[in-house]
Amino acid sequence: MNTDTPNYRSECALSTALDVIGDKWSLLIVRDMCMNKTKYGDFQSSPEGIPTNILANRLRRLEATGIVEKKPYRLKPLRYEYFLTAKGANLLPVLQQLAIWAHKHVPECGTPPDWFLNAKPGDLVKNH
Amino acid sequence: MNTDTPNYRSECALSTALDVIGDKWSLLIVRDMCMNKTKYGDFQSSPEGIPTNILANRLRRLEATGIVEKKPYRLKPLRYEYFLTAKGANLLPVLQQLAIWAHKHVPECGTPPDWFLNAKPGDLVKNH
DNA sequence: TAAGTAACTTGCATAATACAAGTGTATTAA
DNA sequence: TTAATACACTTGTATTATGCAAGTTACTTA
Repeated sequence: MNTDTPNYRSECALSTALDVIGDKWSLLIVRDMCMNKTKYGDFQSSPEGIPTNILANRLRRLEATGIVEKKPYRLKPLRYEYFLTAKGANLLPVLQQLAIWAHKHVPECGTPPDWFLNAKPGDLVKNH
Repeated sequence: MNTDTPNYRSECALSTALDVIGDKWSLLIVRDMCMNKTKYGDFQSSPEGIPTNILANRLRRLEATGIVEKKPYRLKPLRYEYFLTAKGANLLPVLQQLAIWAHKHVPECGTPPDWFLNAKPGDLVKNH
């Protein structure tokens, strides 16, 4: 009994957040979805060059944690599009603060677009 | 020539932020410093149980990236305390949004304290 | 003098990530 | 009517990161 316990490092909310999305790639996939990218190939073609096995793994994980959901867009062969859930869309403030911080403090990095900084989680959820 | 290029994955500010602090432990050390923990042993005794070699490595890295600075608190033997710089203190909004997100969306996790959610980066910088 | 404390380092095992190549199912081009 | 291309993956293996236990150095306290 009690299979499948997530087993977070501590009860600290920050620590738990990092256990869920605190890896090198997850938030970049979420970012791509904020830009209305939906398909495997869209994520793959982002400039960071995520390895394909990692991408497949992260999409599964994000779906399993309820951050993302998939819907078929073609049946033969079966292919899915991926969308942010409300839970996933609520990561937007995290992304924004990270981008603001880097833009302010890491000289080599680019300027986040205004639409991104002004967006709100509600703008991202596909209600359908 | 051109040694020591940081070599970020892309020019995206978010991606760069993750390159700098996007690992399992760095932000937890920053969190501890927000709580006025300053010494190696303080960080070690946090509930997540960071391995000592990782802790030593992350403190070096955080110092190298200007997020943290160290000051000797004893000379024989030489020992340091670690403090957030302005750059490090400005990570507070990131920590807050991560904690808010997890508290809202991950049922098993604890409630972030009010002092933490209401804090501002300026509160954290030790002006010597 | 012996034991303890604090801040590490070192060595080795395990896990995560990266890279290259291959697979299955279809559509389009020659 | 093959042949090439696309898409969304999987598999295998190398490399890197993380985790754990133990050891080291320089003191302090009993």
